[in-house]
Amino acid sequence: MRVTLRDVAERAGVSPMAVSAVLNGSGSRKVTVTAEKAERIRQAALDLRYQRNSMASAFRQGRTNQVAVVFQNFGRFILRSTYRADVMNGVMEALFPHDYTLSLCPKLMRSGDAEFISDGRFDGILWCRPDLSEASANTLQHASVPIVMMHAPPGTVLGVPTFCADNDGAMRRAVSHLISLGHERIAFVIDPVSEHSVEGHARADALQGAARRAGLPDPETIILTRDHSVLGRYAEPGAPHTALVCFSDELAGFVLESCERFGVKVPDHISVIGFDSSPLCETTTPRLTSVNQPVERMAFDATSHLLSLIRSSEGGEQAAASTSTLYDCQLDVRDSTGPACSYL
Amino acid sequence: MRVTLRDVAERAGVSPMAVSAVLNGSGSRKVTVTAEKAERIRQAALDLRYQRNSMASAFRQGRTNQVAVVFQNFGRFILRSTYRADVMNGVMEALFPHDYTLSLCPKLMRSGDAEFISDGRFDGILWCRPDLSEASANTLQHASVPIVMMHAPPGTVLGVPTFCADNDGAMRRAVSHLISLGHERIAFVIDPVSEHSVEGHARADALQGAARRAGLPDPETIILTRDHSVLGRYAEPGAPHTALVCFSDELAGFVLESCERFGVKVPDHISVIGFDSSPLCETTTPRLTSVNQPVERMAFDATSHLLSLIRSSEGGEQAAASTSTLYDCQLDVRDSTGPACSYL
DNA sequence: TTGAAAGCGTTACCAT
DNA sequence: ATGGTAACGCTTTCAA
Repeated sequence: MRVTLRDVAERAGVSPMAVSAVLNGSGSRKVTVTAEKAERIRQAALDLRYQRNSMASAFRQGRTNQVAVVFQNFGRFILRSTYRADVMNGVMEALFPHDYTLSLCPKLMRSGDAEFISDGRFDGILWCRPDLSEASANTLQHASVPIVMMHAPPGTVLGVPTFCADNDGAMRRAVSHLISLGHERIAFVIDPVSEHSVEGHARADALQGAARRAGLPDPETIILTRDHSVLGRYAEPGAPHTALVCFSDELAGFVLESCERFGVKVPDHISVIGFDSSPLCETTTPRLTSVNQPVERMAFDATSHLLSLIRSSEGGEQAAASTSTLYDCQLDVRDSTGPACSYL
Repeated sequence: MRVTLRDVAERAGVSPMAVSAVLNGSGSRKVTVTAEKAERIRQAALDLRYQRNSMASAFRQGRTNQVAVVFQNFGRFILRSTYRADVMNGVMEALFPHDYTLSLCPKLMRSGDAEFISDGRFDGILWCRPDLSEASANTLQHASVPIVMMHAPPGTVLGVPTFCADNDGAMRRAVSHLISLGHERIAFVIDPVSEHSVEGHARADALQGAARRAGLPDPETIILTRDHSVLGRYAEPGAPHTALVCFSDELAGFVLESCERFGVKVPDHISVIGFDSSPLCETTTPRLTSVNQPVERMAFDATSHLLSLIRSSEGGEQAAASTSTLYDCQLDVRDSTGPACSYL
């Protein structure tokens, strides 16, 4: 049979509560046992090979010391992109020193509903799903555990702090770089999945805003499906754009590959900019100019903030006004951008 | 206040037990409620916005639907190596379809003791720490939850199934490849950390066995500390070896870098073989010949087996004799191995 | 088929 | 400073 607190208490000749206080850090009050008694208790626990029942404790205290990270695509580390690994590293760095366990929960990853976020298994949630549905936004807003979002513009969900790239600043940098190279007609390229994400819209809007401010025509948005043949036009005179700003490095990588296939020369015919400045940028041909997003630091900050929310919510404090953090994003200029094509 | 089963039961005019059966899948018995009543219950739950308390349930049932993965080095995804991501992918692939949550628990990652493995938070443990101490081996053996190990030769811990590379076969392949290139004097290179791992010893032994069987002299083991100057000798005549078999790709990568620094030409002066055949092999100069270890599949298999152990242990069955699986490892020949240097 | 009641092991509260 | 007691929310047995 399982050895319980009671057994230990009995053997040590003390009350269960004393054992709890000594062995399990004494929940709230200070330790209230003499050193001698504490030693006896510890010895008894050792003799009996006492193992605490964490579930009983978690149940009683309403705390699990677990934080869940919710990614978008079910869950697979994509070797082409370091994004997930970056996030995980930042999260672990924030959690582990405080002995919080990091969990990946399939129920939370699955599409639609965020139905299970408040079922008590997690003390807090780091929400990394930019594909926010109306339904889950609502669930997030009324959740009974602290939540922090990444990759969503401030105010996306009322009361939920966000940690997000400064898309406006990023796009201003991109546009300014392109202008300095003589570009005027720019397009935003996005994949059909990201197109529906909050950040997809945010970046499209940001690029538009930056272009307008610079006196350029409104950038067209190209939703790039499996068929990339639309890129073929950039090899010929009269192409509608001289520069493409892509939603992600991964997408930009595909664009580069397709351009090569269609005989479109980058950056001679068209300039291409990615987003994330991941290691992938160094391996493409040509090397990819990209906006640098400090993913790991964002994840670390977001998680640290989440921990502080957890602590204060346990103190019974009411949540303060939700803060949001924007991250300045530099443009890492590599070889995929160059002077605007002159013969179009 | 929290909405409990009782509240729902009250509103629906039924007993808490009925609600439990309908909403939470009815633990053991079949559903014992009429459709009409079930509907009423569901409606009541919806009205009251009932949220199950997972901790209470887990506590009661002694099941958490969580599996922990324990890595060696505290926890950081190393971008240079895809090992951790590979493991995680295999694990997720096995767990998620069955709705098991994957947890990374710092307390388990920290050095020494495996003190917390049986505290009820996890239904099973995937142990990926080759650095097995006597103490934790003992803890693992007497744990009250199912455990499965990776990267440990069969029988490393009594009763714990292992999923491991077939190091003997791998080394036989490596030696045979080297012999075909005219090599005779081989060394095994390992870092000071892995040197203490079970698999470190296993591979050293395997290489020795393979060399002996082939009639070669016993391979020396070189423990490579921070100072790689020992590699310098391979640029000069009279070097003691013509081929180095390294414990890991990462280590082999460092060896290649140091060789370049010391003017040692690979593979002209010395041949180098790595272990894992990770993407890193394609990016080194020269491209690294390496033993291919199917990490993701190993992790998948190990996790699937763990799940089956969990299921049978919940059925109250006694654990069968522990099975162990060895994985055949091909040698991926790239450019870091060549004919044995003739002028030494 | 349904309901009542008894715990699961721990911690919080309130006496002493 | 210490110990008794109750309660957390659920599931399971047992009786109806």
